[in-house]
Amino acid sequence: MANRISLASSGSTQTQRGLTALRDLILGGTLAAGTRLYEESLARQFGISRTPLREAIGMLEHEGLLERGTSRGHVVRKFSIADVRDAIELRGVLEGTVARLAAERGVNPSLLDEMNDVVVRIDRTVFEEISNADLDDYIELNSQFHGCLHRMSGSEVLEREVRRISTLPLASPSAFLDAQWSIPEFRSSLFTAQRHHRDLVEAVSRREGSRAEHVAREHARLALRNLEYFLDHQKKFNEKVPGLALVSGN
Amino acid sequence: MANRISLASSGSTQTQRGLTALRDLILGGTLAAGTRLYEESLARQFGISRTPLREAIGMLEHEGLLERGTSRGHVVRKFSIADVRDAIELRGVLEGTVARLAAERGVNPSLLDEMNDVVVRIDRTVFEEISNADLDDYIELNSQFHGCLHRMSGSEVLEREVRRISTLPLASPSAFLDAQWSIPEFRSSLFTAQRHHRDLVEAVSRREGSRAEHVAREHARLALRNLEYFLDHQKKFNEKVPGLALVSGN
DNA sequence: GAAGGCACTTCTGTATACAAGCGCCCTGAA
DNA sequence: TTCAGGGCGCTTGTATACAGAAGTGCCTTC
Repeated sequence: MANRISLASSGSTQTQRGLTALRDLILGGTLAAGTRLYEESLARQFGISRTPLREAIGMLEHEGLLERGTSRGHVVRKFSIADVRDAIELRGVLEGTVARLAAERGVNPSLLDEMNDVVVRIDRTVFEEISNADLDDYIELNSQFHGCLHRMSGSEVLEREVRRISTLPLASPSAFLDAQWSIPEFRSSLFTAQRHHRDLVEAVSRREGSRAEHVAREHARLALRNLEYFLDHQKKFNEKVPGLALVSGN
Repeated sequence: MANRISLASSGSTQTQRGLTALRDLILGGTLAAGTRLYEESLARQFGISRTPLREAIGMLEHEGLLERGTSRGHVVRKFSIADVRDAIELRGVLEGTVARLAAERGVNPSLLDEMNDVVVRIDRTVFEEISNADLDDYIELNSQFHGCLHRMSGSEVLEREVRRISTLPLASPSAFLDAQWSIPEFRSSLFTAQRHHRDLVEAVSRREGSRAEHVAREHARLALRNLEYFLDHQKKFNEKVPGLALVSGN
């Protein structure tokens, strides 16, 4: 039992443990894109048996991080820049649809209040107290906003799918926040994002479906612009953007 | 070995066999919405062991036909009318996105030729020779058209997701074809659908992205109208519309 | 020297055994 | 009569063993 990975507390079942351990290995870049997975050695490495490991592999396949090899086995999925661009565009489309339907069908006012509240808190904790503004606070508030957005349509089917797409490694609403935060050139895009947040809530509450849809799309495209910057200018952001190691430079 | 279901030839692996057998049981209504699944008895019924059955269950969970029970086990998912409506709307959104991106980015001309060809063949085999028009031919041609549509954007990510949504039981482009075919009131919607097919190809080839997007959305909404008719007027269409048994009458 | 075939290794698919957890039922007491 | 506690059975989670298939390397033959 020499080189087990320490993952004692990462879940109640062995499958959960295997899932998070494997996902971490992939997103962290330890298992590079294109690497073939061998069940037995991985199971031994995680200290679990092949059965739950296979289950975890199946889950990650559906999550989109793995794909079946040509003949047998599984392989870490490789993302081209075009793939990531499309995934971000897709998230924009889905968030836009959620927002449009929310505007058309009407939204529980308390949810709108909650979103307004988050927007105000972003202003206060992030922009007014710039000196001791905290990245973790911003990540938390941002994910709260997108959580509300995803619930907005009141449709489980929609919510399920938009969440699903948001788990694709680089399509997530928070994928680039760390980088946006720490690179001066990108601080300004935080202001644009906040403008979008306000406009989105306003459009939905005024029942302006088309506007809400397109604001949400444009909001997602901010991430796209960041992605292109990182890939164009330098390759040393792998630590700041989880999953970036999976993107091949085509 | 008394009451095995005969499924000897439905796949190369036991998992495949279990998958199709279980899916058939669900879509056919034998396993009603809300039914809890018991692994051992199902495995015995299918003549396979629990291991591949569990894998099949996992797949159907991701496909959206099953969900995890509150404490343990899996349960056949229940779809409300609103769920189905949202799934159809979602398919329209995704097919619309594929079409828009195809228009914006340009499409391999041979694919457009192929689609035009399918449209012409639908005209010939379905509308000109009405006497011996064949439903199976139409289903085949229609699914060919949608297959082309799904490939249109040239993006694997998009194609994957639009296909995924199209497998939801009642969101599929061919879910209502049987009923449309055999109920006189709905024959006319076949003409509308064909109009949409033509407009879609035209819009994409002229690079009219927004038009392509909205034609595709409206095309999907034809299915929505059919759904509402069936649920309003009568409940005896369960054999004509696979999966309809899963929809609860809320 | 090259190509084809055979044997061996290795990995995955599947079956099965075992253990632990959850719920249900039964019993006893208030 | 009702509620609480304990035990039992059923079901799922997990480990492991086995078999079959795919890839690999060596040997033989042309």
